[in-house]
Amino acid sequence: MLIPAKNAQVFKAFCDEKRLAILALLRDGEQCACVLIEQMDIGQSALSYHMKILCESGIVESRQAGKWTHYKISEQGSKEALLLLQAITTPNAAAKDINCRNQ
Amino acid sequence: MLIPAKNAQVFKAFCDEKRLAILALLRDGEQCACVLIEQMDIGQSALSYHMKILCESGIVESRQAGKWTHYKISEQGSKEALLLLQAITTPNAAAKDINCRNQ
DNA sequence: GTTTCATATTGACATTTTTTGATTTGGCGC
DNA sequence: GCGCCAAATCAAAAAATGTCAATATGAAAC
Repeated sequence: MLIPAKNAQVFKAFCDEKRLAILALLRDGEQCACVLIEQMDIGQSALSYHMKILCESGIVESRQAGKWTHYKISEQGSKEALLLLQAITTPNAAAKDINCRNQ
Repeated sequence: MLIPAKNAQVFKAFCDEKRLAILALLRDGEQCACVLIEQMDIGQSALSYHMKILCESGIVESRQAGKWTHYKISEQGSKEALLLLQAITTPNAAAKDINCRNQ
């Protein structure tokens, strides 16, 4: 529930413009790396770098088909990220309104 | 719905361990900066830096009371982030399963 | 007004992330 | 086996982010 390092990793997927753009493309369904490169105006190794981060976050999953790699949004990973975000931003049951003696 | 720069800013709140730790403290209710500093083992100006990012993301709101600043998790901002995350990870209605001729 | 205290801001530096180009790996067809 | 192609990895450079110490701001107490 609160392992900062692991949790931060999940949200690395969303805190970078390029990765959000990649995710936007993946919303149209599974895409091959070659398609992402041409749509994104990005170098081959830069794409590979971002795909690694997206996969490590659990938001994207990859599938190998011969020499091609296909990527898609992970339903499971997305669901978990949503729950995590909810957990992070929901006040504790016993939360006090004010915790500081200075007003 | 898809303005990458603005959206990335929201998730900056969650992609850093220290900011997640701060949010964890704020789950217990509104906290004054002085409390956060002593709980976090972090310098005063570093805390101020992180609080600025948290506020700019919309996830945290601040309240001035005399010379003290109090911070709390924004209900509205959290709700919006949740909806945004959902939008980002939900496939388009017309999404095809495979978009690449190579398998 | 002056002093004091809490926080914000600044600028220099350290660390981390991202990009780039070169090289490597691994699958496929020959 | 060899050559070809897609993608991953590496090493170095570039860019962005985070930290620290010093200074500035702004509210309160005097």
